[in-house]
Amino acid sequence: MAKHAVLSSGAKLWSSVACSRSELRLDLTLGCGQTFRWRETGEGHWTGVMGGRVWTLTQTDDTLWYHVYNNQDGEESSMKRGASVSLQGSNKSEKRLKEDVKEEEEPLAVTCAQETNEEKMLRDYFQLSVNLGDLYREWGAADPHFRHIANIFPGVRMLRQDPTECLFSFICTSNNHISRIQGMVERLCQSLGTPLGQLDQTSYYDFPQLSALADSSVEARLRDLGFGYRARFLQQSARQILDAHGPQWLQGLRSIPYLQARDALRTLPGVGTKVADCVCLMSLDKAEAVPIDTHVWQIAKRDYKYAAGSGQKSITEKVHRDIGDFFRGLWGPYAGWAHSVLFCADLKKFQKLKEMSPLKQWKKEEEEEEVEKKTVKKKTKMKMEENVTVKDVKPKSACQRKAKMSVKNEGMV
DNA sequence: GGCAGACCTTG
DNA sequence: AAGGTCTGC
Repeated sequence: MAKHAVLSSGAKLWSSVACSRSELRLDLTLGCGQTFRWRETGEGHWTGVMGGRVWTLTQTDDTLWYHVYNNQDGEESSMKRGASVSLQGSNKSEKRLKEDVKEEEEPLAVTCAQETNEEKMLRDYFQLSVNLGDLYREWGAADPHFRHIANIFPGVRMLRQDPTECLFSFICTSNNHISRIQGMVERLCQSLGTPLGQLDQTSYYDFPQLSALADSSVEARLRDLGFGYRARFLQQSARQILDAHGPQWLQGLRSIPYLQARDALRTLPGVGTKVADCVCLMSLDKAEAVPIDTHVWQIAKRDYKYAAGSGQKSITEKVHRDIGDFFRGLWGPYAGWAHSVLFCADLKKFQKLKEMSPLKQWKKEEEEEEVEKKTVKKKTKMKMEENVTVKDVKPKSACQRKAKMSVKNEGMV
C-alpha cells in the first residue's frame, strides 16, 4: 500500500452555510443508508469523501460548518502532528468552534463575499435549494402517519450523489447487511480508488473510476475481498457501460425521464428494479422514484394497511409498481424523498430517537386515529386540524403544533 | 406474470 | 437471515 500524505488534523479553518436543522440533520441524512462513506469521526463531526476531496462537516442550530482538506496541505509538518496529536487536535478545534460560535458570529469562518466553489459543491450535494420544510408540510398535510414520524425525524434529505458511486455501491446491497455493505464499499475504494490522504490514522480514497472497475482482473480481486457473487456484477456492469455507451453515460441519465433512466439501468447485470430506483432517486434527480425493498414493503403493510399484493410471497414487479404508485399518489412528485424519511425512522439504529422524543405519544394517537377513521367522518377531522392556528391549540397537542410551526419558520430562512 | 432456488459471505 | 437479482419453469 502506498504511503499517503497526512492531511492536517490540527486546528481547522471552518467555512459555513446558513442551514437549519429542520432543513438538514447530518446524523440522519448521512446515516440512513443512502451513502456508505461518511463516518462520525468526532461528536457530531462527519468525515467523508465528496467530489474527490476529504471533508469534515458539523452543524449548529442555524449553520452547516465545513472543512475541506487540502491534499498537499503542509505535508511535512502535519505528518508529525498527525501522528502525535491525533484525535486531540480535532477535539480542540471542535471546542474552539463551539465556544467561538457562542460568543460571536462566525469568528473562525472565512468570510467571503462571493460563494466559493466548495460551498457550491456542498449546496449541490445536499440539494439545499430544495426547501425541505415546505415538503414536510405538504407530505404531512396529506398523510397523518408521516406527520407523526416527521416530528421525530426532521431534516432527512436526499443527497445528490455521484452516479458511479451510487450505482456500484448499491449493486453491493443485494441480499446483504448494512454493516457488511459499508465494509465492502470501503474495501472497494481502498482497492481500486485513488488515495486522497490520511487523517487521524485513517486513509481516505476516492471512489474508483469506471475504467478501474471494468478491468478484467477486478472480479477475482473483489471475490478475495469478500464481495461474493457481486464481484462479477460490478466488473461486468462497468465493462458494459464503457463498451456500449461511454464514460459519461450515467451522468446523461440525469436528463431523461425517470422510467427511461430506470429501464436503462436495469440492462446492467446486478441491477434490478430496486437498485435502479435507488440510483435514480439518489444520484439521477428522480425525486419520484420510490425504491421498494423488504423494509418499505413492511412499512406499507404495517403503517398504511396496504393490502394489495400482501398475499404475494415476494416483491414482484407488480408489487413494485403498485406500492410505488401508491406512495406517489399519497406524497406527490417528491415521493422518494418522503419515503426515505420513513425508511430512516424504521432503522434499528435510530429507534432510540423515538423513545427519547417528547412526542412519544404519537403511536398511541395514531392508533386512536385508526379507530376514529372507522366511526367518524375522516374528512371533517382533517379539515379541522389543518385550519387550526397556534392560538386555538388545545393543551394536549400544543407541543406538536409548536414543533410544526418551527419547522415552517426555519424552513423559510 | 408469478414462484422457487441459487448465489457469496458474515454480522 | 441480510436493503436483491437472475434463471428456469
